[in-house]
Order: sequence, then C-alpha cells, then structure tokens
Amino acid sequence: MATTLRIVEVNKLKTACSTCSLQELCLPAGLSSNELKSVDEMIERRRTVKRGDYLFRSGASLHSLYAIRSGFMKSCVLHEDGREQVAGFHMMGDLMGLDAIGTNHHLCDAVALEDSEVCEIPLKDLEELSRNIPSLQQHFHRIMSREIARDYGVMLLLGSMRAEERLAAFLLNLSQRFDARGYSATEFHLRMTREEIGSYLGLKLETVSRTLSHFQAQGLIAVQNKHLRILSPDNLRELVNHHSCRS
Amino acid sequence: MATTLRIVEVNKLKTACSTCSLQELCLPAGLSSNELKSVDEMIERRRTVKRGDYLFRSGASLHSLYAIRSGFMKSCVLHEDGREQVAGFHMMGDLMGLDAIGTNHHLCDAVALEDSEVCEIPLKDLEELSRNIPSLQQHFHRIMSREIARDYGVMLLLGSMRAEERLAAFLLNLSQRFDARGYSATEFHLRMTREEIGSYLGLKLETVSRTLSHFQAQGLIAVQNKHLRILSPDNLRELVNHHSCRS
DNA sequence: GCGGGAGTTTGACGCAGATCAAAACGGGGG
DNA sequence: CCCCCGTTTTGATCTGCGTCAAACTCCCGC
Repeated sequence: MATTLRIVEVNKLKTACSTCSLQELCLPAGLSSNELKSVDEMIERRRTVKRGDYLFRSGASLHSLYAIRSGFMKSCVLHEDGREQVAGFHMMGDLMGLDAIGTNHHLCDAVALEDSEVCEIPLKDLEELSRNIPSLQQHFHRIMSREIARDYGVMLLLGSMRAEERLAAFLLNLSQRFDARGYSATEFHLRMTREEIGSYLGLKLETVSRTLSHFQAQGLIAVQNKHLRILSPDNLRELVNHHSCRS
Repeated sequence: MATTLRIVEVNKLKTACSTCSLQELCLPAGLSSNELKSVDEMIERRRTVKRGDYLFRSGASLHSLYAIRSGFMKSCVLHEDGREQVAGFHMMGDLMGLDAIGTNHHLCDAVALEDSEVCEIPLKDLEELSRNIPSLQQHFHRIMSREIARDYGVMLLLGSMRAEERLAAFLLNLSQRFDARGYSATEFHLRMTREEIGSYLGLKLETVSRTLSHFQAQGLIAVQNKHLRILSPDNLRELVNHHSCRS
C-alpha cells in the first residue's frame, strides 16, 4: 500500500549532512569531510511535521535547534492578549529556534505550512562541537547574526514602507531565496494564505489581495490563487527603492 | 586645565571587567575570577564617543563588537534611497555590532546620543576565548539570541500595535531597562528626540508628541521636555495588553 | 544676557489602509 | 462528482495617523 510504503521510506531516511544537497545553505557550510561526519553524529534524529502541525510551541523549553530539510514553515510570535504575528517564513536550509537560546524557552510557535522534514540539533552538542571546530563556531555565529540582520530589514519594512513597497519587498525576498535553493526565481507557489502574508507585513488580508491585484493590473506579476509569476522584477525593485511617499 | 585633566583621566581608565559594575549585565556575566582576567586581556581598548559621533557606520567592515560602559546610543538601519530607521536604543551593558558578524560589514550606523564610553572586543579573540570557556560561549549565544527575541518584540509592536500601545510599550521597556541597571524605573531622562522615538516606533514625531500629551492628560505620565515620570505603570501595561482595537 | 536654530506642541485637513459586507472561487471529503 | 467551507476578491465607507502649518520653548554659543 502506498501510504505504508511512504512511512517506511521516511523512517529509513538516514540521509547524512555529508550527502545533503542543502549542505552549503545549512549549518555545516564549509566544513571538511571529517568535520561533516562529526556534525552528522550530532544530529539526534530527523523528524517529519505534517502540514498544520507544530514543530514547537511558544513557551516550550528548548531542546534542540531545527534545520529544515524540506518543506515550508512559519514562526508566530504571540502577544498575551491573543494577538499573534507571523515573524518569518522558513524553508530548506533555514535554522529555527534561535530565539529560544536566551531564555531556554521558545518564544514563538513554529508551524508547518506544508509537510516538512527537519533535522534536530541538540544545542548542547552543537555548543560542544563548535568549541572544537572553529569554522563551525564561526558559521553558527554568522547564522545568528544573519537572523538579526534579517530582523532589522523587517523592522525597516514595517516601520517605514507603504503597503505596495512591503509586498514588493516580500515577493523579491521570496524569489531570491527560492533562487538560492535552485528553484525558479520568477515562478513559485505561495505556501501561505493572504492573511499570513498580511500578518507578516503588518497589513490586513484585504490589502494584500488588493495590492496583488494592482500589481497584476500593472503587469508586474501574474497571480492565480497561490501560483505566482514575477513578470518584471526590475519594476518591483524600483518600487521598493524609489519610495514616492513617506519620509 | 580642566580639559587636559579630563583627557588624562580617560586615558588612565584601566577599569577592568573584574571591577566593572556592569559585569552581570554585560558579556562576562557568570565567569570565575580567572576567566574574568582572560576577558580583561581580550578587551583591546576603551574608547570614548562624543555625543553625535559615530561609533561605527553602516558598510564599514567589522573589527570588534562594542560593549557600552556608559552613555547612550542608537543604531540606525539605512535604506538605499535615503530612508533611515532607528533599530534600537542601547545603554550600559549592551553589546553592539552583532548584526555585522554575518557579512563582516556593519549594516547599521551606531551614533552616541550622549557622551559614551565603550569597550572594544575583537571578534576573533572573543571567538577564540569562548572556545576555551564554555560559560562565556554560552553567554555570548544567549546575548545574540536575546537580540533576536528583542527584534521579534519590535516586529510585533510595529506590525500589530496602535500608536498608543507602541508608545506605552516603549516607555515600559525603557523603564524596565533603567531599573535593571539600578536607576529609577519611574523617573528618567529621554536621551532621544521625539523624531528618533517616532522612527523607532514607526510613527511621525507629531504623533509621538500628541500621544505623550494624551498620556499626560490621562494622568499616566508627567513629561516636561525630556524629563519623564511614569505615574501609573499599571495603566500603561493595561494599555499594551488589552488592545481595544485591531485584530 | 541675548539671538537663533533645533526641537516640541497643537491645530486643521487629507489619505492610505482598516473595517464591514457580500459575492466568487477552489479544493478536499463524502 | 458534487457539496461545502475556507480562502480570495472586490466594493463602499470609516478612521487613525500622516501631512502641512504655525507658534512656542529650550538650549547653546557668542
């Protein structure tokens, strides 16, 4: 039976970092084959997360960081009064859980937007290993730093861009990330709803929808439901950079 | 002559981490006295930054991280088209420059809002030392992680709070940080302009001013120019948590 | 102590985007 | 294959905050 077969396959998955195509994007970038082996041994297990399921929840204590092997996830910060906001979208090669190191407790939910597979990296082991492998240590620091840099970008976006600019920046960012992973930069599937995009961008879903329609009318993109094609990346870039309004 | 005297004093400043009152807030928190000594030796030099001067500029290559010893600073992210936004305010014990590790280039400006003094920590040395001192390594990771967590908070603020909530959250945050450093939690000096507050909160300076006036009229705070007194922290907290509007 | 420029306050008005509403679409389950 | 519910689109209206403008205050340097 097909279902059983698939489960068996998943359990068999012993794919090592050393043979992983995401190597260069992920944690062990730039290691020797010997070092790669040590990292392999550190990975506690691979775990699958079904669409809609949580990888971890806000408040849970930190066991491991998670490297995404396949799939697509979002992280949501929660406010005590029930407000919640998407803090980021994450895809293959991304490392999740970095925000929890400070307090030992996750401060956001991680939810799979499609069936996903992650590698579980016990923080203690990572710390120990990175004490012995300087280039791993350095790379780990770079990853954390890049997350901070990304956040600064989002702050700039939320604090000083108009709706059109935000959406253009968002689409270009997705495009660039797909590109870096070997997928088409101009044509891809939006795995999140309009509401989730809006939450991430500080906009309401209606505004997201309207703005997408507007882009389409201008010939910048072609959207049909979740399928998106970028027709004029240059014009989108121009939109982000030459802001017409708002000081 | 007084000026000369002051310069001499500054040059003499050999205040070590081991005698620094900020120890527990700063990088070397929780180290043994031997370990503290190693950290002391790592600090390349202390540097003073006059009000209005740059500690580092966006685009400059990363030499060191900077721990603030005294004073007050802001960091500003720049957008190519000239837009700029305050990404954070930093005070004694805070570590600056973390966003630059990823690319080896600073991506924000660091500007002193009052005469400040910083300890310069060469990244290479810190990395080497933290390979030998696990608790230093762990603490450094915690600091980076806390910066990520802080950024998530700012994203939540910018993406889903109304003007009053943003300002209330901002004041409470300042209050709490002053408190942690042994200063009054209810009465302090705002070292930044209304425009800088606005930039940080994604608001215009007029809105900041109006909202402060409004808080004062309600008896929540007393502001006179840059001097601020929090009269009802509880009501401010309530304002942040029980959002009346906006889903 | 006085003049001037930067920072702040306050008012009037306009607009981008939120809100409310309703119709159209699409895809997963029976 | 069809039904139904979650998602998306589009329109009409409302509103919080931005924009423009003017007066006022506070330093800081001369």
